[in-house]
Amino acid sequence: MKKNVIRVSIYEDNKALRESLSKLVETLPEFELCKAYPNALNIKEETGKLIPDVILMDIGMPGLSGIEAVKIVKDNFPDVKVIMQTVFDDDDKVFRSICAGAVGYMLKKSAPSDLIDAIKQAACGGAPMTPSIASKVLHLFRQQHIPVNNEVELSVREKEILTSLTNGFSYKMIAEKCCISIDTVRFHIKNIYEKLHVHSMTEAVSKALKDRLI
Amino acid sequence: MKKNVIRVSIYEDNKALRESLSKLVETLPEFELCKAYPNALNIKEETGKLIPDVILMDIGMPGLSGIEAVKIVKDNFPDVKVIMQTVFDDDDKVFRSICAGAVGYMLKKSAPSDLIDAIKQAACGGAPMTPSIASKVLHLFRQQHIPVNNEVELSVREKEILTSLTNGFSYKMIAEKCCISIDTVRFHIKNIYEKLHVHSMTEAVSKALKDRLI
DNA sequence: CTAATACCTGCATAATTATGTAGTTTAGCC
DNA sequence: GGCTAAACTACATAATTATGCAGGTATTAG
Repeated sequence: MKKNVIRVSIYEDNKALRESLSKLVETLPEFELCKAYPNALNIKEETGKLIPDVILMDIGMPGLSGIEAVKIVKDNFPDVKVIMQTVFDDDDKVFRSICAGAVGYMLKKSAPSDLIDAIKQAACGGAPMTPSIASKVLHLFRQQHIPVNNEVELSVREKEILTSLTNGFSYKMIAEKCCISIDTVRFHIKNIYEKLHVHSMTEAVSKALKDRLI
Repeated sequence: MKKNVIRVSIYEDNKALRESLSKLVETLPEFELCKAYPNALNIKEETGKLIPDVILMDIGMPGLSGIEAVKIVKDNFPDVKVIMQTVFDDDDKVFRSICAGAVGYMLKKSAPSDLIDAIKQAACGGAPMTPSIASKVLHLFRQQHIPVNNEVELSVREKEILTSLTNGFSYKMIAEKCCISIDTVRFHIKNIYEKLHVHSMTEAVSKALKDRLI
């Protein structure tokens, strides 16, 4: 990781908290405070001007919510890491934040040292998050990587056609897309069916998706 | 989180490292060392007897690899958290570890304080992992939660039938499964097509999966 | 009570798909 | 050079699917 200082912006409507966060960031040599704002109404311009490495974002601000703000930041400055700050460990909000593009989130009651860690983690690509979110994310991750059926060997063309099938294409459309005759499409699909032990397009699609053949 | 001590087992074939890890765990009042083993050949019995909260597992051990060992632990004691320890930041191995059931992993060169943090995190349901893994997992997570098409309102029966289609069922099979006539299946599918603006089973399946309608 | 909704059934026809058989071309391998 | 795998083309038939039309029942909201 680069040994530069980490540039931090803060969005927090509570004045006392905003100032104490600012102080925390300013005090440490490894951080540099870009600026602290009480709302995110102009976040696009503000971020564009100062380009922080990390933004600390209160999830509930008047005007523009933290979640909406994250989306704006991610759409315009995908490299800027955003850490959400919440009072409550609200799974739903955190989920939505992460989906909007936040890389992590911290409870406001967290110790300053935890917050510092989180900022550092975020800056170098990590994902500081709460245990309950982490376990949900991990669980989902595992589901996505369940056993893959590798016994089936499809040729390049067959994979191409199977992919088209899963995208909802008909024989005719596949023939056009691949510049081959419809009879050839039939031929390949026949072979695919044999290899997958199925007898219809939907079965093939289902199996392809389940076994991650494509 | 429970204020009990965290019971830790260690699997590590390198004697020096095993002993220094043991010492680290023993020294701290918040941890209790169950036992340290040089290999995982009898991990099922060993884990069953002592039931640790967290296992520190070397990823590369002679006899039974750490990844295989994780699987055994997870299959038999799903509540035991396993943290993998690796020398290299090998994405593939870590991915496989996580899929096997590990909740996190640490580089062996990590500072003791980081390891302690990781054990604590793991014990309370967290997922201590490396930034590169974290970001991959997060990315995947977002993909799974991309915008859902909520404009389409399917009735209960229609959803049921659409689900059957995505599982590769034919009209006939759906009719049997739902105990309705094949003409009724036709009727419902016609309506589904109208709502989804499609004209074939595969298109419907494709759209259903893409828009997470089911 | 009436309208609306979801669910159900039947019939008919055109289009598409499933499956078999049969042969050609092309690129890489021993 | 001959062999093999992958890709391609063609024709034929049975089965399934797509779509339209017509109408029945049951539950619910106004």
